[in-house]
Amino acid sequence: MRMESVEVQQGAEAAVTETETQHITQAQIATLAQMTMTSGLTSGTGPTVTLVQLPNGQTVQVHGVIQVAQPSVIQSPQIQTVQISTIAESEDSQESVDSVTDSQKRREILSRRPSYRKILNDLSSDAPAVPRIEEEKAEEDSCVAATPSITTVTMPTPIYQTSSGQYIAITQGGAIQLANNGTDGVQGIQTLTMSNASAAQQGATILQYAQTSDGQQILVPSNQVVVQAASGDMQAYQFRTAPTSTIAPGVVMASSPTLPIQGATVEVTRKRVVRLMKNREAARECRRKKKEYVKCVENRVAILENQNKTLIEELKALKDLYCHKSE
DNA sequence: TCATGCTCGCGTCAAGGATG
DNA sequence: CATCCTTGACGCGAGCATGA
Repeated sequence: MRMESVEVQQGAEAAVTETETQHITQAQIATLAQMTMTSGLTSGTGPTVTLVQLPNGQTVQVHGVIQVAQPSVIQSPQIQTVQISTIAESEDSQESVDSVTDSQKRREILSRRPSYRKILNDLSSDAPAVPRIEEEKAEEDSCVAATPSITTVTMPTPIYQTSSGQYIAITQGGAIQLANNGTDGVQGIQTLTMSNASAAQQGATILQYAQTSDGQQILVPSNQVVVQAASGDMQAYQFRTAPTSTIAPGVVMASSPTLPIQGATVEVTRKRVVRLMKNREAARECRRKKKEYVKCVENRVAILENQNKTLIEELKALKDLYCHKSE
């Protein structure tokens, strides 16, 4: 399922909530009861008697598995639901106040929805079947659907050969060594000394400032290593995510030895590069979270659909039993 | 084989929320 | 209020399927 359809479903639910509040008919109560039954299954308590009040004041006893109302499967943020009901309730009250508060409420309704982490955590607080997204932990295996576990592999001393025949070695200290491959073997080793090369805490430093022996300055993310360096006027370094991560590689930046940038311009450029790199990582993380969120919601829908089916069958069986007894 | 359409992932920008 | 984080939107390229 693509994300678009999920959003459509959420929008559809909001619309349903509004109409429900406005015109509740007896048939809709039955429908609501059925919806309520769906979410009440996991509570595990026995059959109860629920009183449903009809619009005309009449109360109906509903026997069986109907439980206290619980949030729906695909849940729009709680604020939205509440606000929609409030709008519907206040419709027949003072209209002048409405015109003022309406715009406010509508603005709030249209406001940005909470992050996927927040939504998933809200879902998980309602239903233990939905896993919580931890703050910084790897969340790959947290979904209901079994995802393959990721094994952390540590490379001893990675050595890469560039397309131009240049060797690049990442030392234990985090320094990058460039070696030109001459005809008579490895020549002219250049060491890129990292300003933060010790970096014992992985992931603490997002970016490392590296300086080549010939005065070039490049920015190296702490969790990435250089895998390719092209020769020519522009020397482009390609970085690949360190072996412990599964993130895809990407070209990060290029440094031009022929264009030395000075002072404020360097600072501005550096800030921009840092920002772009952080945002790149953030976008990647956001997409991953989005995918996980969609997967979890899909799983939850599947589970609840199954439960719904079971309950419908159970209700049918009970009805049959009741009819046969009364005959 | 080639053109076309679709899907997916990526990088970037911009807007708005969160935080200190 | 400044800064950082999060995410929707957009454009782009790669990979794949399909039909001419």
